[in-house]
Amino acid sequence: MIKRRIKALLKEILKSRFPEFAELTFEIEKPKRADHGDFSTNLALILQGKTGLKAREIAGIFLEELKKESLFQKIEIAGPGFINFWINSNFYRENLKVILKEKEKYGSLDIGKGRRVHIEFVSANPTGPLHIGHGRGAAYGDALSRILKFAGYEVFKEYYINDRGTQMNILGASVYLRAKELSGEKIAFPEDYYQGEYIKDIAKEALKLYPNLLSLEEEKAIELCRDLAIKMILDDIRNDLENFRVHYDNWYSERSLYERGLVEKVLNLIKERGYIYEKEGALWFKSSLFGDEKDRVVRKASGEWTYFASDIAYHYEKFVKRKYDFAINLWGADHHGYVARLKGALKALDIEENRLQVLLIQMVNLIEGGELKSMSTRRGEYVELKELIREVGVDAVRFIFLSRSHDSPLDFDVELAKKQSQENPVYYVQYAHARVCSLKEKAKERGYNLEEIYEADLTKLSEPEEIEILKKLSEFSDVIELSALGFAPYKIVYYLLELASLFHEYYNKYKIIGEDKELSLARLSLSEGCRMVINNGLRLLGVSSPEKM
RNA sequence: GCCCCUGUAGCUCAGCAGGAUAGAGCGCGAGAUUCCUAAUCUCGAGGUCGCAGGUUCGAAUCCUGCCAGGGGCGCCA
Repeated sequence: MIKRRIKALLKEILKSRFPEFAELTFEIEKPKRADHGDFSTNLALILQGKTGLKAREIAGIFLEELKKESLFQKIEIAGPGFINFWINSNFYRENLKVILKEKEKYGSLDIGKGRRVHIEFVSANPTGPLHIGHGRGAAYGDALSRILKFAGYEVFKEYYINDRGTQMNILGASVYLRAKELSGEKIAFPEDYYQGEYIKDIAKEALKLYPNLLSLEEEKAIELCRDLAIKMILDDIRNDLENFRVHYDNWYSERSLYERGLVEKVLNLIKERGYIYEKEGALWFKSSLFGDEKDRVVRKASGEWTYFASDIAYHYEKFVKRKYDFAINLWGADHHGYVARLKGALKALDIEENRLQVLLIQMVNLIEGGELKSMSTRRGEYVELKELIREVGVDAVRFIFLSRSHDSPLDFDVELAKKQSQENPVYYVQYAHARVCSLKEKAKERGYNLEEIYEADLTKLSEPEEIEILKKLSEFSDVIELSALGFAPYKIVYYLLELASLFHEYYNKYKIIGEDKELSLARLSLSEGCRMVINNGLRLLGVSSPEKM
């Protein structure tokens, strides 16, 4: 927030004094050391290389122009030519008033300018329950959606259901075989079929729903089993996600692409452009022309369309028919080989490839008792998301999943996550929130009118820790911006930990509610500001803000 | 072999659109509660930023090569 203001001021001067470099990019940063000011810029150092003037000389020019700004308490030229700024602390006090006024809107931005963003995440095949890897994608996609919305984008969340294709047929056949087995038939269950116990539950249900299932023609029976399995598994997935506080705007069926003939239509478009050819009975897309390492099959010799073909049609629709400005896909890192071919297809359709952002989510390693657990849906070996949530709780699971960038692998230590203690960071942040709530209760008991908090005389806040907290609060919107532009919810996680830490220190050192009523009100006001910002941050992560702990 | 991600304190990780003397949490050691929630706080020990070059006034950050770990290279999804 202040950063943007300083940058704007500097740009103005740049425009008038160095018009040829009006578009120069430079940094406003928060120095590590306090004696380098609240903010500093390398502007003069960068300009030095471009103009041949000495950096400190250039800095002097800016200094003259900035002197009169009331935002600054002091400006200094330091070292090789840094300009260091000290902000007038009244500015920070004013900002607290802004927080108290804007409440849950504080920190929101309009950098999205209402642009429409489509975000697709999880999209797990309905072949089995969600496991913890899906959970990471779910938490990430949901938090990112909330953050982008807060930053001024119009966000649409979608789950793409792969409800046709080879895997679905294997799923149907798996259920059918289990149904046979249940009715006493001796069967051999192939290795590449779905092994999980849930298949038997679905088989049981199938026999209940269709008592004559086994006397039907096999193809028909498998189809019934398949559709029932998809429905039951999808219900389970939907249920898990709801419990995980993840809600979609739409669930999109792959099958519907075919029912509307869209796949054929879009592939024809590509064919008309000459990028489709036939070889060995299959249809190939010339993705190698668009940066992929080789060409890819869109329709197998068997006549069946590949998953890739559906995806081309789906994305064509996202951009051309549904007209989203951007689309974000969250995929497991094991799909990375897929990115080039999909982007290639977009290029072939004259769709700007940067409108699609694919975020690859790295693996989750589940650690239990120091042991690494491996997972495979096919083998029926995995830790289910619902199990993890039941053991650990939604707040802790989400917080931990969101504490890393999507491209870092994540070690999830179940025992640590379950601990309701200092080792578990989520409670550290929540505890700060609960503490403020408790303070307000205490104040009420002592006869304070809580409305007065909003009118407090903030000049009473002058302890270094108080100024420190005020500064931190003013950084919130900068964090939102970084988090939104970098698709990085973890930046909010770190910010909240820092803010909570400052508040806990402050709370331990100073009496918030004391003898001096004016001072107490000012401190309550500061505490309430912390609470609101923590609440806003946690809400963006989809983590609750408890009033009592 | 090729492609992507990762390598920073004992452990888990920030910092990486170059910037001034490398940070946090956990763990470890020592302490704090007659007082607003101790799920808190204070102090301490702990580092060749994987290795080697290069670019630069300046590199944990950018480039190249190498090493190590993970993932991917199907008419699978």
